[in-house]
Amino acid sequence: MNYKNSHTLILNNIARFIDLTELEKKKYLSLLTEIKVKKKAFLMKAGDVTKYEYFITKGCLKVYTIGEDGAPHISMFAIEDYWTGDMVSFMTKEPTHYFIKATEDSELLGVSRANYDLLFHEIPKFERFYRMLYQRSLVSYIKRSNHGLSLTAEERYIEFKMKYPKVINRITQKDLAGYIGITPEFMSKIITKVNRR
Amino acid sequence: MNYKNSHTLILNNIARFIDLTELEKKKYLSLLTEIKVKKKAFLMKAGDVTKYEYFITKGCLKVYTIGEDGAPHISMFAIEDYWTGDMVSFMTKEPTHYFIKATEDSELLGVSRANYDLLFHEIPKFERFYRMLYQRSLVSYIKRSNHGLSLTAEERYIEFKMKYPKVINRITQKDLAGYIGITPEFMSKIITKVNRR
DNA sequence: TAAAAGTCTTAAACTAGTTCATTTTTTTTC
DNA sequence: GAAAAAAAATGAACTAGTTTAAGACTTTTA
Repeated sequence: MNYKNSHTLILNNIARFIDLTELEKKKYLSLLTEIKVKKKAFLMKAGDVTKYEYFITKGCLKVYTIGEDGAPHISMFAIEDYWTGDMVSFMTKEPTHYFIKATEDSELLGVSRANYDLLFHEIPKFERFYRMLYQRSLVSYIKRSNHGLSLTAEERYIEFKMKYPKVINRITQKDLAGYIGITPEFMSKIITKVNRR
Repeated sequence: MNYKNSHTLILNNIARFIDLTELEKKKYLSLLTEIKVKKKAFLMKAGDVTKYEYFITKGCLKVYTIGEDGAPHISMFAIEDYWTGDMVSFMTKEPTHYFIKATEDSELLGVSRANYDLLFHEIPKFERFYRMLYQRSLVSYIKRSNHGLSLTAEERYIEFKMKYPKVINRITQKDLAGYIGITPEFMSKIITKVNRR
């Protein structure tokens, strides 16, 4: 079968964990919603109840909360082939605490809550897919949160640079500071220092 | 049916997400291994390849890594009705980076890797159970890591006290410092300060 | 039950990271 | 392509948390 780029991307993503028949692929694709977000536009704002889980097929988005002091804390940058959204709001139907903003013109595929539930019913293999997806995310969160605490900001920066070379030159230094957990001023100092070497 | 305490505890834990028939309960219990650990003994040491995922039926354990500087970083305290272990090592069969040490005489039920795989085959409902368990853990990790960064050590202490009142008086101040991510000395100052109010 | 080992407290000197204010550089927009 | 807006750099004064060291209190073990 011939699929369009975005569909090939998401099917390959799923094929990491489960094999689907042609019929199942078709069925699955029929449950997806195509979404476009212009640069600087919001995919989600704190207070919204999230309608979708998103898979990014093009572009770059930042996922963040606003702390009590008003400072943004960025929890992830998401580019092509990443899943994003707010699982808590999606699951509980409570309003989200997150903002998701496109930092480039972006295209996504969304799975609505109704279709998510339907999916497990129609193609039970997806229980396995999500079990494994969540398992993996959990592992990387655990690693990140353990790691994060014991490293200095400079070490966290160097690590980020190594780990996400594709991401680092698509985001601002200010947003990177929001991710690393420091002020933009200190981020600037660190970068100057590290690059001087 | 009449089950022993530890079995009732784990069955109730599972019943949060899926319903099992009597036959399935029996089958499931037959896949578990009973484990006892004395206070100060290790359930797991960095370098080991983890053989089990654990459910605690009695006692208290601390899960931690040793940072490059030699300082322990505690990632969780686990008491009765908690699941613990190292998912990464369990899944990948790579050596773990974790230490798990009993801080009280403890009793656990273990699911071996072979039985974990068997479980999905014999009782496919367990895909759902683990999907939901991981989903939940993910949510609390995300919350914790977002939250953690934006709060001061004092705020993190107050929060821990509110959230885990059962745990706080079963652990030492030093271990609590290792969890909050500060030195024992500074932990002491904070506690003195907060309790003076 | 005494001694050893570990935990907690206090305090002074220190450091990683913040805050605020100003200037320069880059990006956006009309 | 000029003006406006946003991002980045730099520096000085400040603060949360660390380090080191020493004494008091508790728990463990022989």
